[in-house]
Amino acid sequence: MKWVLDDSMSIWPQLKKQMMRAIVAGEFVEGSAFPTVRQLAQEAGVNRNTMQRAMAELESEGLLITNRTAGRTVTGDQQLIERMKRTLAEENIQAYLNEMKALGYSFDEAAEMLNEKVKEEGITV
Amino acid sequence: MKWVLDDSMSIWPQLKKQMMRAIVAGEFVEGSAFPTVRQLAQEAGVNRNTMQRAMAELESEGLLITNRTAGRTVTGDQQLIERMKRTLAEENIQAYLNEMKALGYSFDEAAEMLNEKVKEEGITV
Amino acid sequence: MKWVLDDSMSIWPQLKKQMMRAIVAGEFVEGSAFPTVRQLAQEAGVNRNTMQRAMAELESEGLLITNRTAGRTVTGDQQLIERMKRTLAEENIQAYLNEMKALGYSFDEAAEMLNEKVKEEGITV
Amino acid sequence: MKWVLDDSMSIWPQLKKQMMRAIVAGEFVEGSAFPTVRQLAQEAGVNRNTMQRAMAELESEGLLITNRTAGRTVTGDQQLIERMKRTLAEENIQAYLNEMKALGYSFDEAAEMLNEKVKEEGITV
DNA sequence: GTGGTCTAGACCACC
DNA sequence: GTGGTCTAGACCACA
Repeated sequence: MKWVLDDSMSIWPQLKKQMMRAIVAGEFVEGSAFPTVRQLAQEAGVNRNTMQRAMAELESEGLLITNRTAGRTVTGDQQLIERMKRTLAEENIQAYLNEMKALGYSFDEAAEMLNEKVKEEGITV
Repeated sequence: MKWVLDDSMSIWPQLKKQMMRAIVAGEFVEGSAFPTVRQLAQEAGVNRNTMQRAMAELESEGLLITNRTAGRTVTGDQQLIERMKRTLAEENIQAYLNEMKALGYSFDEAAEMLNEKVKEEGITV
Repeated sequence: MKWVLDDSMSIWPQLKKQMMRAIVAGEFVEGSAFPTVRQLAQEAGVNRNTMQRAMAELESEGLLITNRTAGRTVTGDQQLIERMKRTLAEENIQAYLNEMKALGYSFDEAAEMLNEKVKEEGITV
Repeated sequence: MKWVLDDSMSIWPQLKKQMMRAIVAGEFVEGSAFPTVRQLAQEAGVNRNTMQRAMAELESEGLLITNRTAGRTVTGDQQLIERMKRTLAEENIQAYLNEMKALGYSFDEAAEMLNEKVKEEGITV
């Protein structure tokens, strides 16, 4: 995983968010092993407790399963993952539209600007 | 103004952001008076020092002007406001696309999902 | 509050449980201030972080409200408290019956034994 | 046997408790053979050492007897079993009443609520 | 003063 | 080796 941490908010929600994204994006095979707390903590340059807190949250949302002596695994419930992915996407869309509205753009304008941006990117990439 | 504050990070950046949005959205006539720190602090249920800091930031970006005698006014520099609005919109668009990409969607999918959403909203609203 | 801690399980769930019981038992006026983390931690002879974790759980269940700079208050939602109290009582009843059943008593026997016990107590007290 | 294990505390006391309940509930004929460590460990999905420890405890309380040649048997001391059953039941009753008291119910209310529950169950079952 | 977070270091039970 | 917990001590933002 790639870790990007900024000081705009606490570390552990950022860790949580990034792991959640990695899981729903399919970077881990469902039902298979998830890296250990110690590994990820070192990788992210963070204390073990901090990483543990983030992982505990993911567990309480059902994305991770803890086997006390054998590490953690990603949930095998593919529907849960899919649902989570949809939810995150929806939140994202809403956030974008609300933000643009607050700046004074209509929803149509917001969509139009995005479409243009994507078209540009499509050419350059 | 409507104030939405959450505990997850410092207060003053949130205040700053919301006032900035209000200004670029045209909620204040350019060159006209801006509410006092006291008023806004009370409105937002926030300490005056906190609001003070947020407004100082807006001032340093040129959106607010302090006239020693007449309190603060919104800048009359229409171009500055327009440029700022554009910048914020661009950041928004980038943030949206990056987030969707992190979730595993392509830019095209991200745009498509947004268009769908806007179409829905258009019908229901 | 009176604190009773044993090592049969982690400390923080015990702290949580005891505070929850105190709240539903009406030991705190709804909507009024709740003791600070530091106070309760000292009282219970426990590290501040440990107490904080327990209180965070109560907050996530809605029993406590956190005002970042002004301490915590007990929820003013009396219905929530009442509902919580009922739930805890139900769990208790179920636990008792299941346990007795596992020992080989019928539900009727379990109830009968309890009634006798209460009658005794009534006399002695 | 049916095994119910949770992570919140050590495994072996849970195993001990559940085997003890099974014995006093009469699931094993007194004086007859008791399953082997291997069997039970596998059944419960637990390490053999863990199950070993739980059984050693039962032995030290006299409920299980080890015959060097014939494996373990349940004690033939009917009185011991009866006494143990009674003790466990008493503990249960006390625990129930104390818990309900901590929630703010009187002993009479606690008994009344239980009677109601048993009456319900009696009808539905 | 309040709550929140983070770190470093220790100990535990289980395998 | 794994995850879980606890402590002590530090720093932060806010009022």
